[in-house]
Amino acid sequence: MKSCSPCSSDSGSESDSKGNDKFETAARRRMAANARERKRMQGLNTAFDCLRKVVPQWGQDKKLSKYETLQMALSYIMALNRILTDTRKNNTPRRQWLDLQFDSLQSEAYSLGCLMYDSPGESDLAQLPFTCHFEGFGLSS
DNA sequence: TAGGCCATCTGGTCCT
DNA sequence: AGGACCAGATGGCCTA
Repeated sequence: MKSCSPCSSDSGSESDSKGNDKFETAARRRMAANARERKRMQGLNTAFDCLRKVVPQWGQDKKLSKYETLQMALSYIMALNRILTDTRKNNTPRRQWLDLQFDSLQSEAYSLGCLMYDSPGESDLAQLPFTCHFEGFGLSS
């Protein structure tokens, strides 16, 4: 925890009380802003925790970083979306076909988890097993 | 010890 | 004016 709270040093030789008031209200405002920012970031972090819970994390004892969480969420959504669109096209009985896809999704997610920790540095979107085909999601129609 | 990740502080900008 | 959001700076903790 870092705190370099605005310290009131030279308490006036000429006791300029108006200047003092200004300084104090500014300091108070700063501290309030800091508290709000802290709270905001805590909210953001709990949101990240929620996201971590719903995103695949197989094969990992270590929790995903924020960046990794976002990457994983993105590829996960892409993969689910792909399943959805493929289901529409497919003729096989829906239930059976979904089971099949779910299995493959699980193994994809597992290998993604391995890949993210095996490859140093480069966690590029292009390298994710859940490939991103933006054009294939029919978002426009 | 270097590098990655994180929490916090801070000043700036935009919005209400 | 005050709050929300953001990005940069800084320092602590942890791991390879």
